[in-house]
Amino acid sequence: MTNKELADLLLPNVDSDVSYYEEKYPERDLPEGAVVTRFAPSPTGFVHMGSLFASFIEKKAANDSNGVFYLRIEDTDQKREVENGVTGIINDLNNFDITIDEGMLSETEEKGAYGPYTQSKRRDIYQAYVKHLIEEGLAYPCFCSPEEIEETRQIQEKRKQRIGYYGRYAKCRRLTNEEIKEKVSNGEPYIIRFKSPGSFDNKIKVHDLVKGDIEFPENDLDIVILKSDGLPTYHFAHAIDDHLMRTTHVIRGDEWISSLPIHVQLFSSLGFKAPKYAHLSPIMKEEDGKKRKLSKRKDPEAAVSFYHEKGIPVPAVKLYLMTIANTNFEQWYDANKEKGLDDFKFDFKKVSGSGSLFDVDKLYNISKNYISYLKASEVYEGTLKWAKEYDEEFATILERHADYAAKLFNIEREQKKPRKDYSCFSMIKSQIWYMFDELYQNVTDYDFKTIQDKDEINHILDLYLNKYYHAEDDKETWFNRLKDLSEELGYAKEVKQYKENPDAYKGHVGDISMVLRVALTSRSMTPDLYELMHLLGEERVKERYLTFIKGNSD
RNA sequence: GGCCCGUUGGUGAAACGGUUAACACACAUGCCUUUCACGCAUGCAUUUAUGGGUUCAAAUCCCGUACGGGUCACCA
Repeated sequence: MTNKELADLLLPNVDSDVSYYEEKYPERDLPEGAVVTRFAPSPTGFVHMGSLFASFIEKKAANDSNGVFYLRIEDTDQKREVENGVTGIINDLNNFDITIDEGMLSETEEKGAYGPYTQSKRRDIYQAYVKHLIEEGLAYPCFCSPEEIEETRQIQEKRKQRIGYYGRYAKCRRLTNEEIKEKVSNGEPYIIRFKSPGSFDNKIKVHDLVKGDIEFPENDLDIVILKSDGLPTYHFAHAIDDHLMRTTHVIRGDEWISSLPIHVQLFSSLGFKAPKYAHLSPIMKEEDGKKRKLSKRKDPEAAVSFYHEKGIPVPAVKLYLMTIANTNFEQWYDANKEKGLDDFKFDFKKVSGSGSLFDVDKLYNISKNYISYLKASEVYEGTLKWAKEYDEEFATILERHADYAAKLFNIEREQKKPRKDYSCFSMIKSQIWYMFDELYQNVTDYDFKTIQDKDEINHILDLYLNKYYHAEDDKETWFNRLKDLSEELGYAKEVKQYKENPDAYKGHVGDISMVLRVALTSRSMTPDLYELMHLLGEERVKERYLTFIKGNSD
């Protein structure tokens, strides 16, 4: 019985003429140096920070070179499948503004000429190549049961030998075609294994774009390529898909690095040109003084939705991702403030080979800087968008006072040194709520600093309202009146004066304006007081002070 | 256990055989300031996990050790 007959026996309904696919999915017509990358997740629900990081780099590398970035769904493990898993992935990607050139657009729709982009729909393709391999004598059926495999594993462990299906442990490799035929006709179940031509004693060198040259023993494992459900394993699907989809750069997590000998062998046995590989180190997290991989289960910040909930602007997250992706980015960005992420050329050589710690502080800092350079209207939009999803009450208020809110956001903004106090949209409410009567009315708690005495506070406010408060004042006059008020009450007009001779005064202007600030807003930290008063308007300022004095008199 | 990879300050990290071991975040102190924030100034690794070796010269090259990570499925 020939290999051809064997192949027909094993896969009777498959056409093994693989040249059909080679022609159907030709070499891409792209400019010189164009990079084709892909994001290839399993549809298990949502995207992990590490995957987002990878997809971000994949897209960047493709864009920089006028190449192609596509989304392929790796759903060959039907046990792990999750309802609407693809939708979840696409949503997360959309939230981060990572758009694809090709691939899956929803659970069922896709675009691009190299599809299908869902592996479960490519069964025929994989089987054609498997059949081809069988004909070539490079693959064979294996009838070993899971129990048998487990048994040899234990034997190998006992003998302190390498574990796996190889060499003399690869029983089914030695079956003759006639023996196979008999087993098949007896209805024995089987899977298909690749017949590895390698030897463990040979050393091979593989170049990785981020890790450099890595030396491995050559693969000699007869790995499974077609499972009993007729779907391929990851390794085989990777070889077929990335070849047929003409991927030039495979960018993935470095948990794959040890499979590299299998992959390069598969590509060469199949007669394919291997893609370039870039293995990314995992993003780490520190816990109890130890580094560990950021975990989807334990770390909320591992879920990509976390940033959406926090209201960290997407460009800020991208900026942060780029600082850990390319170590020279931060300095470049610092020197090229007016340019954007798109102007920066991603470089594989500048990817750190070791896992970087996820630094939330730094992310917030980048976000804070980013927000400080936004226009007031953009801050308004961003906050509103966030609130609509996570805080309806606040959203309603923002919409009701749209103009007012925009003016509020404009305080100390759009100047050479803008205020930097909003690190994310979800925190904004806690910093400005007192400017909205709807929220201010429930205040019970005032955060006074230096002057605590009730009578003194009331006295200051009373005098201010009756003598020094003039709503129409410009900022300079307003502040001068504050100084006069201070003087009248026995406080220093200038902080310097006070510091030079603290015993001569009860305090200084700063203390006085603190009282005015807190009585008006309840908070000791606010944007510029003059601006706030101006925004609130005479009526509300007076009303708030009067109400405060009344409440403070009991 | 086998096989791979990694280890520079609190963090991200630069430096690819010759620098006072950059820069950014964080932290601390001071200045400025009506608060906070901003900004400015200063401080923060006598030394690159560790022990050897090569060299006139090592964070950089080689070997060992320790620690951390990954992987060894009909999961990806």
